[in-house]
Amino acid sequence: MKWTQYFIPTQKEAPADAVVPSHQLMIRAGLIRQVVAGAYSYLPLGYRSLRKIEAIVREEMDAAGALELNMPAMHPIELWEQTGRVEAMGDVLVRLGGGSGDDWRSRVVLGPTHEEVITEHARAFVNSYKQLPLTFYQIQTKFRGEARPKSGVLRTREFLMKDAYSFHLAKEEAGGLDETYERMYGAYSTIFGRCGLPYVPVEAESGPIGGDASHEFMVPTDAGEDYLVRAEDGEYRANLERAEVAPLDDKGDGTDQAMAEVHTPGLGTIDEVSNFLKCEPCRMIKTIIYESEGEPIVALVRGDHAVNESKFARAAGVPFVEPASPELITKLTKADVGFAGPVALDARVIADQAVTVMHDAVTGANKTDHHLTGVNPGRDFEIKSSADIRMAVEGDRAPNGSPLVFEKCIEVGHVFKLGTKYSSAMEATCLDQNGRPQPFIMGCYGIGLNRIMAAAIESFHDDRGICWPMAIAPFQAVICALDMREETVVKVAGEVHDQLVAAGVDVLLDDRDARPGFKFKDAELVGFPIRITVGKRGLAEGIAEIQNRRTGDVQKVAPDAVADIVAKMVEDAIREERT
RNA sequence: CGGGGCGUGGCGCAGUCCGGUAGCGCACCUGCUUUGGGAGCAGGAAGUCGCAGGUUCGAAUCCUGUCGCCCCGACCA
Repeated sequence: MKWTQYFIPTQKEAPADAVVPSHQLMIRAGLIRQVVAGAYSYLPLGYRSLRKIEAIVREEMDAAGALELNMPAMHPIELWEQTGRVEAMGDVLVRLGGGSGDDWRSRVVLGPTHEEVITEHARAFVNSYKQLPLTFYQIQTKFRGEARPKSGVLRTREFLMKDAYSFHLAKEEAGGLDETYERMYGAYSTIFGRCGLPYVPVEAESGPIGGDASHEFMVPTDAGEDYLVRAEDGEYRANLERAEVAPLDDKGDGTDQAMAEVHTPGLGTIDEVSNFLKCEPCRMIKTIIYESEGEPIVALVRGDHAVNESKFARAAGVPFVEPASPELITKLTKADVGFAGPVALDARVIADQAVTVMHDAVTGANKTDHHLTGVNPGRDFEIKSSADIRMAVEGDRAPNGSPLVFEKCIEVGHVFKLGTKYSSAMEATCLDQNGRPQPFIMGCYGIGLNRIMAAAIESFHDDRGICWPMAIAPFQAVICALDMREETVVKVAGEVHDQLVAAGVDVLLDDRDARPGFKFKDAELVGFPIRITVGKRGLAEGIAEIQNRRTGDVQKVAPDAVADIVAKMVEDAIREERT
């Protein structure tokens, strides 16, 4: 392919709107163009890269035994009503709307994910355990009404996703969910590895479904909006929602103060009380009242800690918790919201472990406009139940005692054991060995293809431009033909190009009539992993140059030798980049 | 949805406070020169200043409304 016949609108300057490196570079390198907030066109060069990512995903999913199909973006809203997700998704579910109430548009939504549709298909066609296990996947455009798209293609309203769904009647047994989950986990590792990403699989929060049934694949980068937490010794890692912390030591720093009531008029938040009483938030006990199925459950955490509702619900043994209504809080504490405390509180209370080692603490007094000081857990209120129910923070240690470190990251993939959530709701059943209908046990597995591309750029760029991993670079190599008016340069560059193509290298010949510096800058901006320089000066010595974009290493070789060497470099790079 | 910022050729910006009929750099077109790190000179094309009202002899500029985009936060199967 010749540059003059291709289409690469590079720009010297990035738009002021673009903030993160991948966004700036994707625009500057002519990979994408924004159409509206949260939706981008992929220009030919960008689409080439996306297609390479797609090919890798497809190969590995096929190899893992998943069957490719294609489902529509348009779904009847009835399917979403069956699983109760019209409410659950809220504004994220993109409705076509328009027209009158009985217009077909008001009954159609654009799919943000496809559990409902695929479960309908399984319900329709899969009748016997003998057909199982089954895994379907597709690579398809998703629509989500994100409140705030951001960071270029990292968070958009329309994006390309590989979503897979597996169907089983068994869990641990052969052919069960666990087996497929493991296989998908392996396929994901291979996919992100082949794409050259420094990915980290982490335990993720699985929400109301419970269990250790979810992993996310993260790529560390400042542009990300998630956090991954890992132990310094590398023995433990999880996402922020999931991260467990080791119990804190009892510093024994109490003086066994007497409990006293203080007047704190109108001061209902930790910050307000902390300022008023000149008391560090870490010396306060935060009393947060939740409810589950109408019953109040109270969480106690240190003032500078936050309740992790998933951990809390798990500790409480309930599917999920929600913040209690102000009415319930008032009824329980006999005080306005903001003055709850554990002393003499008649409710089920779970204290975070960190609270159990506090001394002389400040808490709400269960009396409007009053707090208590000198509160000592165990002495002033009984701790019937304690657990790790808070979010990890800097300074915490992993369960094995190793310090936790926090890293910003992008989620590029997620594997999830769904269980029977959707099959039960949609009455999608299958006959087991005993001829009894059982709801499918399902797994789902997603990858954001656009995010792979952006994450690769976030991970691999410098001040000059992108440094693509070989496997997903739009072109593996570029030939900079210096001085297109020189016949020998044109001739040799053309020959090198043809030999590279014959050797199976994906190469672009920069045949523009431009000055050398101009071509080099563009080559570095676009980030071709290998640059071959064919110029009058080199040819006079009988050589062409081969340069590695990442290392900058240069080899000078005879033009005839370029194709073999570069083909080998491409092969080696694809193997070595694999993480 | 709350807070903030910004809309002027493809991109980056000035001009807005103080109203007088739109300018600079990059990119683009033509010609000549130049060719190993984003060339030089000359000529040229391209913007109803986001949109709609209003004030005024006159609006990019003032007023009102509206739309869009970006950032922070809330939210995120």
